[in-house]
Amino acid sequence: MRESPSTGTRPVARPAPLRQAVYDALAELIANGTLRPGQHLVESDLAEYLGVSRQPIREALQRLQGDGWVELRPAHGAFVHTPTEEEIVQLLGVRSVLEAYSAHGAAQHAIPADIARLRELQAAGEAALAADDARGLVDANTAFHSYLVHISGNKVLADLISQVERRVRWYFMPTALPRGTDAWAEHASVIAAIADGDAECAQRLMRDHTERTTEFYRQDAVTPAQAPVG
Amino acid sequence: MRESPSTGTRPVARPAPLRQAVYDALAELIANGTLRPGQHLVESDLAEYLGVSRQPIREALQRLQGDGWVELRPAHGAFVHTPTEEEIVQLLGVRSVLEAYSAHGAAQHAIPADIARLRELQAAGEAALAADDARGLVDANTAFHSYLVHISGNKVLADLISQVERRVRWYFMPTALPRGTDAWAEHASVIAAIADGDAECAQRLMRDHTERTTEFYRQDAVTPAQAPVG
DNA sequence: GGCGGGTACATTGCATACAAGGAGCGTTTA
DNA sequence: TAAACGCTCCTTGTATGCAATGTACCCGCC
Repeated sequence: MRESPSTGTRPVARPAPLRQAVYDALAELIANGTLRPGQHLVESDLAEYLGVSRQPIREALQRLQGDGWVELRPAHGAFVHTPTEEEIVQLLGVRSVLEAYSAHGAAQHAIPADIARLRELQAAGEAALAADDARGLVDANTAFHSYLVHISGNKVLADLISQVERRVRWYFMPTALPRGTDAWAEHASVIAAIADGDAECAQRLMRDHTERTTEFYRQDAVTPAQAPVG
Repeated sequence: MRESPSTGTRPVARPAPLRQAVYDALAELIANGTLRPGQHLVESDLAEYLGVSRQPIREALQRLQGDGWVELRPAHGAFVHTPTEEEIVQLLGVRSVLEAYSAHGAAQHAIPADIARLRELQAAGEAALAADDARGLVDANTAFHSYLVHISGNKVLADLISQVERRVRWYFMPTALPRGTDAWAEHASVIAAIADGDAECAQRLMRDHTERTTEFYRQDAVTPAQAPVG
């Protein structure tokens, strides 16, 4: 995570692995609601719809299962995962401790350039907030948290957070942003703690931040696709 | 996690999904060192070796990648993952926060029967320790931590911990057990905190416990396959 | 009218076949 | 002799085909 962006050898263009494209397409179809929770995904239908054979479909479905998007019942096929209220709360709880740990590590490893970058992302988030740009706000939020774990340098943590984050983003569709103002103010305080190199403080602030988001969710929104980001 | 053991409908016998058997076989081959880190896994070779076609092999490899056992470089194939010192430390760090959170949840949700079960597992661990039974100790340790997250009732957490735990178990082969005595004493204090319903205390004790294990590892063992469990 | 059985269909699981891409190696030439 | 080119083989990626299994519907029987 600490390496320069050009570390991964990517000469000029990659041959475009088909299963990856299928994965992205299906994940998007699930995230935007085209494929509804509980729906039975028939391999041949998907294959025809996407214009490929069943093989890449199958491989994509396996990965989708691994990431919690679908359930693969043996000999029955794939079903779009139906998130329960309980599961969402659990997911938010796990995200909270992981993000807190991420902030802890970031405070320990951040260099001045990282702080500057965080402030840029913060500014971008506030701009999106001012513009009532829900989509931009979600992106900025993701970028902020993702850069935090990048700073921490913990690849294992980055993997786990990205798994959790993807599912959280699914449940928390980019429609409502009532918590945006508070959330980004809290981001600012986290940045301050990281700039001070105070790992404990950053960790505590981040935990408070994400727990407030969780609490906000538990009180208000009940159904996915209309909850805040944070 | 809280449901009765008979919840999952399992009529009489399951048809044994082949890809699952392949996954287990390959994971075992990697864990016990038959397939060495960095080794190139050729699909057709594995297929012939296991007596199946390439299809189940491919599907198993995808899952193995998702769980961090192999790396799948597009157009190059699968390579057994080579764990770095840095990655192991990161893995232990993540495990620490997840297990602490698990203990926190367990303290909140434990019922008397759970406490009793934990004490049984504790006794089993101490028995294995007394008998210098490394394998039994590893199993008991896994059972202990896995029952904790079961008590917490957090399925998402259980999934993540199991992912991390599998990899930790790979690196920490069941050979040495110098930290066993301290580790199980610390387990006992965690149980006490859970019995008291003191979530904060349980969380803190568990974090201290796993962080001590991490520190123990960083000081002593450097190579996998000869480190303690905890 | 309700229940049981049987058949046909739909879908998954697995195997095989084909095509494309890359790596390694040998040969050839300057 | 060294370097560059080209070729061949190997491996992966994708597609198609076949068999087994589970499901649903329909018909017949009680």
